[in-house]
Amino acid sequence: MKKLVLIDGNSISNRAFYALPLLSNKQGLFTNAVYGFTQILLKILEEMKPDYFLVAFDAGKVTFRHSDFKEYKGKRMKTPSELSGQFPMIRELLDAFHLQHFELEGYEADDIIGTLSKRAEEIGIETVIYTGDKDMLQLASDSVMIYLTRKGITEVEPFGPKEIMDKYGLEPKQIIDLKGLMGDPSDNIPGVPGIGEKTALKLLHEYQTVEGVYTHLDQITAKKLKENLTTYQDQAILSKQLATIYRQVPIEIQWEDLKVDDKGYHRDEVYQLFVKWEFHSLIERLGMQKSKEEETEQKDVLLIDRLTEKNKTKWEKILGEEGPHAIYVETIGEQPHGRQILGLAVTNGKEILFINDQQLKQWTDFQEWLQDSSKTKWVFDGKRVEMVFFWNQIEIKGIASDLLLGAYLLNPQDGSPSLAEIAKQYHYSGLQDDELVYGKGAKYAIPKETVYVDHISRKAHAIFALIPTIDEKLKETNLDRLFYEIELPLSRVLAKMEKIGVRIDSQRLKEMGEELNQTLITLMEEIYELAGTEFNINSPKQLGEILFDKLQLPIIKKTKTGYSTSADVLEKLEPHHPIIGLILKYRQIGKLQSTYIEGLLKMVDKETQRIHTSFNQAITATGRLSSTEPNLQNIPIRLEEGRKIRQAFIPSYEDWLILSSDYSQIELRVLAHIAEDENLIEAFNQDMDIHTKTAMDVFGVKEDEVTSLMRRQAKAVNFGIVYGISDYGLSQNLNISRKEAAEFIERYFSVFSGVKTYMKKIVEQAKRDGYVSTLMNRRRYLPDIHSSNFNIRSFAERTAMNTPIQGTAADIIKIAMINIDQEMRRLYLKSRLLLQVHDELIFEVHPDEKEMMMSLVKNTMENAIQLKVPLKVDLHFGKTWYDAK
DNA sequence: CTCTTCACG
DNA sequence: ACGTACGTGAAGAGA
Repeated sequence: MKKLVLIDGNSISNRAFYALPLLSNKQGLFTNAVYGFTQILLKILEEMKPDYFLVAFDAGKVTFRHSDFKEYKGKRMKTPSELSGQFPMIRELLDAFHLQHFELEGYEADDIIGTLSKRAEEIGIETVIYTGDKDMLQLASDSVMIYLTRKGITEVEPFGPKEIMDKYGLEPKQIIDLKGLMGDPSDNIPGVPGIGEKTALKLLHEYQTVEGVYTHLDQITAKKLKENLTTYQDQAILSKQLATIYRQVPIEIQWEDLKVDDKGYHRDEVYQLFVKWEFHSLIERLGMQKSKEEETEQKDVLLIDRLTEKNKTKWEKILGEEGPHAIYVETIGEQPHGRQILGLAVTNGKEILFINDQQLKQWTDFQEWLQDSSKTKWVFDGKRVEMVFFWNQIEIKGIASDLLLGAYLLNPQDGSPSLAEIAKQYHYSGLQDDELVYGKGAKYAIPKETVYVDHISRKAHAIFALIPTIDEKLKETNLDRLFYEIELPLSRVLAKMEKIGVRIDSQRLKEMGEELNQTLITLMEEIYELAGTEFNINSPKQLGEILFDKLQLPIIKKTKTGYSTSADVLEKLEPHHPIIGLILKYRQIGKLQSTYIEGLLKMVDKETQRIHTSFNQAITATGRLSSTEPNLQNIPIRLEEGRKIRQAFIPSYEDWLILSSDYSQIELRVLAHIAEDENLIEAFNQDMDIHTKTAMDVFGVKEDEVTSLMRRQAKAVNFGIVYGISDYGLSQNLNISRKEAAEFIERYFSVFSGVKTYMKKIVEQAKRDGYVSTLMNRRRYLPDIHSSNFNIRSFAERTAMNTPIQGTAADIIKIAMINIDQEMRRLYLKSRLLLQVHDELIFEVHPDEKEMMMSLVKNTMENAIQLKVPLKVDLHFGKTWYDAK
């Protein structure tokens, strides 16, 4: 006997959706229902081995049942968007499996299934129905079995007439009567009030059907029950009708169409989908590997040439060809500014050429090709390539695409991914992790030549293969302009800044270091004296023991490993013991000494006598830059002692000046623009002091009545707003109660109602789309926004509020940097951009160009983008970075 | 290698 | 009730 399997698509998808946590792939696409559905599907195919197969879906919002009863399914919750978005994916899945799915306007899945199972019955085909809906039990017969989902997703319970009789004492047909009496709240079928499953079963065991119950109404003794049955007779009849599955749906479908392909599913199509949805465990379960085409493709390309006199001409010809070439340069070591070249590979996608360091330096034609901007190059981390070549007196031009930057824009959450990670994510196989090839940290070593030649060549090929994919995805997500017009040109500006570096007055740093050392020794002695013992002040563990065990000071806060000794805790302890002040001072000076004096001195380049930081353009989730080895974006400024470090940052030449230009309140201005808050816009249009203005509005006072405390608190509220406000965070910051903090926020929102609306809107948007964006379309995915964990979800909500603000500010200064660089080149200025510190640019300026730079920098920064409020830039010149204030 | 602390915007 | 402000990088301690 042939076997037909029918699946209630909506019911099973719903089941899977609610049984599994809200999984999503890296693109923020929700996949849990699809995943669960796939699991059930695989199980069915494996265990049932059906000859015919179909998944039925509900179609349209109105079915014939609505003409009988317009409230039908009225109270049912709207399908959440996280689920509805997965229905097309499930259809895609079925298509890939070459399995039929069907829906018909005006009918529900039940009716389609009812109709097909009836037809199957008539021609002697055995049917199995999968659903979570008990109503379907009415279809059971000698040749129709219903499999009801139970707990979990793949666990089912089979029901035939016998099982239904055992469980309910009813014939399958009577299920309809059962529903008629008890109703079904989920479908908004009313039934008879006061009758639940127990009573309904009792009545049906006695009188068989709804009609039977009414014929024998006089025999019912329970007064209330009889009364209800009488009052709601019409409703009971109607409910029975609604619960009846219609088995005459006009379906024009041939059995032939429902046949399960004996050749099985199309492995490649299924594999592609699983990869896209990141169903790694399923890929493994099905023992799927890449398709044959993919494998052969990758074998074909591994034609690696080593440069020889013989093939030089051939390669000169290949390099002269139209079209892009991918190049990859490997340096020895792990520093971002590695200088020693291990080797280089270049490819046109078909053949690969490996060149060693010596060959690179001797092959002048190749160097000319590198310099030729009309010869387009594809790279991974172009800034690094440019830097490596720079240290080796080689120039590169014509970088047309950068895999690192593209992958970063597609998924900034991942932070600077390695080439191997990107390859893996976008399904290019055959590239090993650098760590496996070279080792990491202390284990770093150069492997045999054949090994690294192969590895470097594969990297070049991976770049060539992946850039078209990335490029397409950038276009799909509207990130292409951000990529080509901002990130790619910016990487060249950053390279220039890194090459120049900053001149350091090492002598000055050393002097300061000696002074600090003296202070540290004195402090240390005094601390030991007061503690009555010597210990390592730098160890939070030992310090905690001294303060809280030995000296019995009150414990303010604990960390997971012990007592907290952080500055905010120590500040609260200061009145309790004189040792606290000394420890705070010791910490402060110690930080300056280790991180800033010693740390910076170590980073002064022996060759150039300057510090060349490395800007990471592909690490932050918001679009900001970061700076490493050393970090020049966190040089002290808040406390005078630390600020003096900046005296060691000097211009390259005598008489030159340092220029610091910073955006005033850029984040709040961005907020005013995107929130379209009238009050905030007005305040900036009138160029008011924004914290004072906030204090006036929040405390309801006149300008001259704003005290310094009020302004300080208002400032903290403004910060809180930008970070994604929470009463708890604000209370911590201001050292006030949560209730007071909540009141501040409430008052703020009542005056800046546009901001309030924005905050609400952006969180909703994040929930709907799975991501938030900046003005320049920069995206950040926030899968945690759906977390059932309060903390994780709240974090994502604050991130949703903060990212468009911080990210747009980052977009703006990036545009300003590109434009300033362009202007300075146009005017052949000698002055140079040195550093970027998020809302501030640092230049060194030739004395003759002081006036010119003043207007150029100010104008370009202020006009980088047009907002609903003006952008404002403050400029400061000085002989050192310290003096530019 | 993780944790804590602290420097910046 | 839940207990974090947003985004980074570096140093030192202690496993």
